[in-house]
Formats: sequence, structure tokens, C-alpha cells
Amino acid sequence: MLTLKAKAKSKFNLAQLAELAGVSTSTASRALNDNPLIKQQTRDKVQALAKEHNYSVNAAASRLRTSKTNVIAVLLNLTDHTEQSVTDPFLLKVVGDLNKALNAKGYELLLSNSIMATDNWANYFITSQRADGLIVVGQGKSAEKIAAAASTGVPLVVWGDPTSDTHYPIVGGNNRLGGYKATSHLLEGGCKHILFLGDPEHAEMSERHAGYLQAHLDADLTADPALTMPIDITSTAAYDCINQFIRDHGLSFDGIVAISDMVALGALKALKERYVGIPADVAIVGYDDIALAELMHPALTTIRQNTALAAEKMVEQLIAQFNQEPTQSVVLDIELIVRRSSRN
Amino acid sequence: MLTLKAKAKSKFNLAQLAELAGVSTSTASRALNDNPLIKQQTRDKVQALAKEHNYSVNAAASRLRTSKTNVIAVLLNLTDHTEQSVTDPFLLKVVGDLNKALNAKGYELLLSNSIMATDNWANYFITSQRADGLIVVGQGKSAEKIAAAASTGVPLVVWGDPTSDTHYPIVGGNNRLGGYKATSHLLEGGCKHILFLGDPEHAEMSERHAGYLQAHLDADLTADPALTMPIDITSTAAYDCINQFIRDHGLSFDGIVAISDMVALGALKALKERYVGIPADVAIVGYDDIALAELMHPALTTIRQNTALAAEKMVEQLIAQFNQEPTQSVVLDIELIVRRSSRN
DNA sequence: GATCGAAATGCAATCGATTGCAAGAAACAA
DNA sequence: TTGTTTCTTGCAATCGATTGCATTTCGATC
Repeated sequence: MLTLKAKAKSKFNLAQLAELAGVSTSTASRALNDNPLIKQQTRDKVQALAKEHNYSVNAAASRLRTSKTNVIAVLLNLTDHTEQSVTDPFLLKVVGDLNKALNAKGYELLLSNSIMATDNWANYFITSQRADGLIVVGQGKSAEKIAAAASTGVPLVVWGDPTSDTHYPIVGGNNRLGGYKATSHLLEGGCKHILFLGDPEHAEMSERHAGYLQAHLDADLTADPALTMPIDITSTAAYDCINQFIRDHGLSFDGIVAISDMVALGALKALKERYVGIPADVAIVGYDDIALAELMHPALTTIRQNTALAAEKMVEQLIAQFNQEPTQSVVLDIELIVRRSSRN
Repeated sequence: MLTLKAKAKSKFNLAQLAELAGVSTSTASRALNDNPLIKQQTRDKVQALAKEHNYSVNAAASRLRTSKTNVIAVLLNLTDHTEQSVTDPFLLKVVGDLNKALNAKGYELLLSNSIMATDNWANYFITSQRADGLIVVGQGKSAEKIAAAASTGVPLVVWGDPTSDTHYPIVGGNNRLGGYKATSHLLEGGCKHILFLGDPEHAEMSERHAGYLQAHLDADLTADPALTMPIDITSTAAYDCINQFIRDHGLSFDGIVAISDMVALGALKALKERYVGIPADVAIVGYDDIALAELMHPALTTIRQNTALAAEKMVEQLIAQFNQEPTQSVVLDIELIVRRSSRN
């Protein structure tokens, strides 16, 4: 067959595939999508040719025509100065699980960690047709921005504290219960003066703190407000905090409830350097159950969050929005994993 | 209580923006792109209106027309059964740095960790116009697949061992030197029997192992082949390996060179559980310098890789391919960070 | 005032796949 | 044979931005 124009390198597109198959582009398109309108025989033929020639649908064209991208943007919402991203393995786990859950539903993951700073990030992704929806990991302290985006009709789901009262769905662990279990566990073990390491300004942390307080009440104790240390969610902040605290008040505590395993590890390091016995002198409970929790010496007692399930729920809530179905926040069970750091 | 999303609002496209500005779509388009063909005054006007109305270019249409996506797909090439993803914080760091480096050059990051399994993943991303290029993190053991993709003209860069002889650029640390430095350091500290933990089948690991051997030679020693333990790159594999080794041969070693910090941590745990003194009885060196290395007790001596720089180099090499410029593998310096795990 | 070059803008084709509608083919009944 | 229904397939418009080329506008010069 002769080509009139000897074009340099014409891409292999639907039209060419259709020509090879001896059908029109409409038929070819439908055949590729297994549309029952098309005779099975034709479908098979077109699909076979497509595979043979390594044809794959041009995503840009398809997205333009259908205004569906099958892409979800995942935004890591980090409080800028802490740079949690670089250090916390928990995030990687969440992202990994999200990727798996999204792929299972036919979506791809567009990752972003620096966008939340700009003021109309939601528009950037949605109205520009870069993604169909957003998953924001971490409420941070920017709840208003998220709320504003959601109110303009942007499909989104947040990983955060699900008990927050919002107009968009939040998926997360039962933070109050987590804080409660962690604290009760220490109290039952005989601790009397338990440090709380974590910033209560944060929605999630605030709930955990509430659990911490409640656990004290239920044990007929009062938590000393001076033992609540509002620090960044980093191991170095925790390390510094413990050192400072001991310098100022000596070892006047016998237990620690940390807001994350990384924070717990920072505290642990400071204590070990001072030869404080764990858990004999101070018992510690972390949060998240990252892989390292078990590897520590002593192994770290912690609250496990089911991130795989959380990822599925988030994707579910997002898809519900695509289908104009009602959505709701999802509270996931947490689990206390007792290890050596809190058990004699 | 959550409500249904409001109906999608009418789309605001270039034509509407142009009408508002009283110009044609061509002028509007050029104005938005700061094309000098357009009068400055007109450019300002259009851009102001765009901002005012929250207009952003439809990416799908733009990509279709220009056949440029400004998206780079980052593929985490994990050997499937090890599930390195879920556990190794080093990966998160690499991905985070890549994201930063890509954004700096105007690219977005499409994340994928499960695609390498399928046979024509390269086509999936490139010919379908989902991305302009690929960054593969980890050579794994699938060098042939990568080579095949590269030979078909897919722009790609790999994070791996840069000394491999390939037709595509690889960016990575100087692994041989890393292995050499780690081993020499232990030998100088007086170690005589150094375990090597890591699979030499892996290109990167193989180089590190070569450095390990060379260090022995240069010290007029011979590395006992029985001390090279080919294990998966996970902390649990390391933990099991050390336990097994001690059961079989007692504590017949006094040093460990681990292929990653996670592996080192697994080994450390096993040793601590047996009350082996670190570094008195066994000194340990890890690899990567993840945040936790410093938090361990004792803090872990390790080889630091400059991932931020690596990310920049990878992006650079990729962009060079877009511009039809020559590319080359890049070897990055590594650095030995000495901490307590190897120093009395 | 006419002319010319440069500056600024507009026209219309194009990228490739999808889909409502219509038309052709096949099957069946009368 | 003709009319009718049921399957299949094709035509052509459409999504929204970009860009080669044509056209208009403008300022300046003669």
C-alpha cells in the first residue's frame, strides 16, 4: 500500500488500527472497550491486532473527550517546617497502600507534596483535568483550606481524624480510643506520671490527647497539664524535648505516650543515652506501628493503624463522590500492640 | 452530616476567557504562555482575568495538541516477594526528593509500584501519552526488561549501580567505594571476621560486595566466602539470618557490613537479644543513612547517599534525552558516617 | 496622504478517541 | 416478495488548546 505523504514517523493511532482491522474508528474504539454493540468476532480481531501492534489508547485524547482522567492526586499535607516527609516511614506505607487500592480500582496515582502551599491547588488538579479527585494525607492545620476546596465541589477525601465535623469525608483511626488505650495500658502497668508528646493543635493529636485525659479520669487520676508537651511530629523534636525536660525537672515521669513511633524513638534515644531503664524506669507507647517499632530494642509498644484498609476506604469514599452517592467519614479500629518497651 | 456534591458547574474554558478579554482564543492562549508576539498590555489583561476566574488550562487538551505531558512516571522496581516498599524509608526519601526535583523543572510525578510486572509497561506510559519519560528506582534483577524498553527509544533513567554497562543512564552512589569504605572502617577497628549481609545477585549489592572483597585484599586478608550471606533486603531476613548463623556457628564474627540500614537494624536486633555487645563484640555498618540510623542505640555507622543530588541528576539526564542530547551514567560520592555502632 | 515594515491579532486546521444518531445488513414473518 | 425487527457498523460532531499562516493595525517615513 502506498502512502501519499511519506511522513516522518506517524504515530500508530486508532485510525491506523481500524484500517488494519478493516473497520471504522468508531467500531475499533468500541471493540477495544468490549462494547456489546460490537460483534464478538470483531472485538476479538481488533483486540488481537491491538496487542500485536502494541497499541494503547492515547490517554490525552481519551481524557479530553470523556473528561475522565482515571487519575487521583495524592497530596502529602505536611506542615512545611517539620518536613515530616523525609523522615516518617508511616507516610510511605500510606502512599504505598493508596497506590495499591487505587490501582485495584483502575486509577493511577499522581503524587504531590509541595502543592498545598499554593492557594488554589484544588483547582489546579481538578479544573485543569489533571485528576478526577484528591486524597489529602494529613489534616495538618489547614482545615479551612480543605473545607473551602470541598465546598466548591471538588471530590476529595482526607486521611485525618474522622470525628472532625466536616462536609467532606475523613478516614482515620479512632484516635481518642488510641490515646485512651495507650494511656490506660501504662496506667495499668503502674505508671503515675505520663508524658504526652505531641501537638494537641493537630486534630488527630488532639483526639489522642483527649483519650489520654479520659484514661486518667477513668483511673481516678488527674493528668498534670505540665506533662503535656506540644512538640513537632519529629524524632529530633522529641529527643530535644526529653533532654530539656530532664534537665529542668529530672526524671520526674515514668511513662510516655508518643504521638508517633518516630517521636517515641526520639524519646527513647534520649532516655537510653542517660541510661534510663526501659521499661523499668520509664515505659513507652508509640503510635502507627511502623516496621521499625518491632526492631527497636526494646521493641516498641504501639498503636497499630490498618493503613491498607484505610486506603481502601478512602478510595471507596472518593468513588462514591464520583457517582453522586452520599459519603461519610470512616472510623477504623486501632489495636494496641504490646511489646517490651512497656512490659517488664 | 454530609451532603451530596453540587452538580458540576459550567466549564470555564479558553474560549470563554478569550471572550471576556475581548480577544480570540489564539491570542488568549499565547497571552497565557507569555508569548512575546502578544502585546504586554494584552498579556497582562488576559492573565489577570485568568487568575480572577480561577482559570487553568485543560491539561488533557493541551497534552493532546502538544504531545507533551510534563509528567514523569516513577516506577518503584521492587522484587515482588520482598515488598521492600512497605518497610524501607529510604525509598520514601528517594521519591520525595524526586518529586521536589521534578517540580523544580515543571514536571509532575506519576507514581507506580506494581507495573513492572506487566510486559510492556514502557509502552503503557509513553505511547499512551501518560508520561514523557520514566524514572525506574532500583535495577532489581530485571535489567533486560529495562534495556529492552530503553532500546525502543523510551526516555528513561534508572537509580541503580552506575558502573553497569548499559545504553541508558544510571544514577547512583559509588557502591564499590561504599562497600570498601564500610569494610575498611571495620578492619581498621580491628575486626577480623566480617559478615556481608546482602544479595550479590543485585547489581548494586554486587558492587558493594566487590568493595568488601577489595578492602580485605588491601589489608592483606582474605574474606571467608562463608561469611557472605545472600539475603533479601529486609530487616526480617537479616534478623533470621543472624539468628541462624549464630545457632550454626556461634558468635564467630566480629563485624557486619549490611546492604542497607534496615538490614543492619534487623541484625542489630538479633544481636541485642543475645546480649552481644555493640560494638565491643560485633561492630556494624549499614547503608543509606536513613533518619533512624542516628536514632538507634547505639547510633548506626552507615554510608550516606546524597539522594537529593541524585534526584536532580536523574531529572537532568531525563531532560537531556528530551532534548536529544547525549546522556551518561552518573556516579555520586558517598560518605562514611561513623557512629557508635562501630566505635568504642 | 500614501506607503511600507513591523507589530499584533485572528482564522481555521489539528491532535486522537468517543458517542449520538443514522444507515446498512441480516433475520424473520407475512 | 415485501415489511419489520434486531444486530452491526459507520458518519460526523465533539472535547479544548495550540500554532502555521493570513490578515489587520499601527507608527513612522517620504
